[in-house]
Amino acid sequence: MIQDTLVRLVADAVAAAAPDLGLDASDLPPPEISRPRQKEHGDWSTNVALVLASRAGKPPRAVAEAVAARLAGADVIRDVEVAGPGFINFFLDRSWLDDALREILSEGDRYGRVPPLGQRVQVEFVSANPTGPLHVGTARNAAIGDSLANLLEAAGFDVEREYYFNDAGRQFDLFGESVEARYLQRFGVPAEVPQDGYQGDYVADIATDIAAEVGDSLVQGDPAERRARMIREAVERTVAGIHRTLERFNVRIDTWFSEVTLHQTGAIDDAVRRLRDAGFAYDSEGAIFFASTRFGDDKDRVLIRSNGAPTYFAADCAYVLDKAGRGFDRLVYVWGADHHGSVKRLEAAAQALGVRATVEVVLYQLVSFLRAGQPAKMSRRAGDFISLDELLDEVGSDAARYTLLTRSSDSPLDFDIELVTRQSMDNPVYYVQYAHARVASLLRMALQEGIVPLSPDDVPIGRLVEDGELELVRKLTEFPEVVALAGEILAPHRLTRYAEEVAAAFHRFYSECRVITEDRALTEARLALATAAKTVVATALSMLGVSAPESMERVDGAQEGDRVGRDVV
RNA sequence: GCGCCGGUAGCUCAGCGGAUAGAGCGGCUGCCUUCUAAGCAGCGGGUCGCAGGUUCGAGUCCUGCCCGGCGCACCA
Repeated sequence: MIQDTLVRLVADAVAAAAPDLGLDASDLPPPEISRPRQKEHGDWSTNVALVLASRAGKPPRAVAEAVAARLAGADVIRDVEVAGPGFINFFLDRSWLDDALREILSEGDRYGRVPPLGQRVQVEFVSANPTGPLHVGTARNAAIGDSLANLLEAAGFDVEREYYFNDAGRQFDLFGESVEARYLQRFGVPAEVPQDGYQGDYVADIATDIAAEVGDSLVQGDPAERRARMIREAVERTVAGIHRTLERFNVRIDTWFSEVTLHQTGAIDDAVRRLRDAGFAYDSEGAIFFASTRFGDDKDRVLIRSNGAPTYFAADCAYVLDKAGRGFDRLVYVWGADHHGSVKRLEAAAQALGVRATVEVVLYQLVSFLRAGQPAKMSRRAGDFISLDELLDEVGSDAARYTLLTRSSDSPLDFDIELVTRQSMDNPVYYVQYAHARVASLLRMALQEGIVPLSPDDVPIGRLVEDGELELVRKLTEFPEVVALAGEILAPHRLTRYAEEVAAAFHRFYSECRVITEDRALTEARLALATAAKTVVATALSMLGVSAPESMERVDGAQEGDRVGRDVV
């Protein structure tokens, strides 16, 4: 890529100028090359002179002049200037854009992706308790986690997606008791859903389902056995349901990890023992504590309660140890901001347990679901909540996923269900998809005219000279950088923003330049450019988990002006 | 009280320490006999919460303060 060429060129020039500048040539940072915001500042720019000026004890512009004077001529560089406080700006020959476009065309859907690095990363996300269907609050987690996994794959990591389900503990017991009560009621046996149990209709549905399968065979038997069986049957069904919902949401999970297994295999006891052996666990008030304060936590945390039961945190310790044992280099956790208080203790535990993998917690601020500006109520226990399935029924997976990924995860998100069903720019997913559909339509039309895509080497790229054409190419060349950065800083919304920029550049090109014309060569060049844009949009959307439609029907019978979304308030 | 996140255009938000801070929406003006107007072009709109500091350079980093959200269990 062009950046590499420029970095090398600049590094050589700096090295050559080093003696004159009084710099140690063996101790120079790699130069930074960036794209200036202003067009007048060239295609690419470097700030080396500004960085090195104080070290050289010379004015930045003098350093810049010295470096610029030693830049070896390269064919792509048309012009070099020293500007502003001491930037060195490069004006390139258009051939760099031609080469870049050919590269996109020949790489196709590999463009933007990097070859495997040989590093393994696990992304653990969603991980909602299997005490019922996924509700809408987990949607942001699912969208962020899955897209992050996609991004990390593109960045060359070997990625595993994992769902940790909490099928142990008080909450889960309550759920089992609730299902059991509903089951018994089916057969006229008096039973009550516990006071603080799960009242939702889906609990009765699960009970009905179990009843249909096993009949009344569990009514008479041993209550303890029945309870255990009920829990097993219930979790099986809720997890299967969650799986189906996630599939609808275009979320893939590789591994489903049950908390109960940590209890059963003795992994929790083992983790506690390790902490104790390492001197980080101690007895107090009948409980076992982890000395997390020694790693910067606010207070020490209980591992084993005075009643002998392990805490959820103890399971977390065992779990992180288990993950580490599976050989990951990075462990990414996706958590709602309401869990931020647990970050310190998790990091402390990983450190105390000697976990080598880096632990990275991605926190996202919570989503407020609205309906036409009014808060949409949801309280799971009362059984009165919006499920993710209902959301998908209403707004569709594409619009939901895209919308959830438009903001930085640090920013709280208002998700207005009504707004997101509108097909307007309140809802940019359509804007981006439309760019893709437009190209698909062009290609279909071209095919009818007997125009088939040329191989990248044969495309007369030189025919592209309009601003709208060259700006589009330029925008497309940013894709690999965006993917790399978004992956590096674990920020999928960077990709969302970029997708909109590409779509904007494409729409401008489309309205400025007629693609299919009598001029065959020009048609071929523009068609190739449109194809490249289509590829980049499709790849970006796929990383976001959003589909790239081949066509989008215009909303029915609309005259100008009353197209859906245009005039709705 | 402590911790985390936020405070940027009328609204919702982008912005990897760089040069003159951006987008969408909303408002106003234009553009469909031609490849999808779910589109394009243009106009207006800013003390980047406040005060210090670091730096050649701060919306971006540090400190303090103000405002808002979330969290501070032998719950999960």
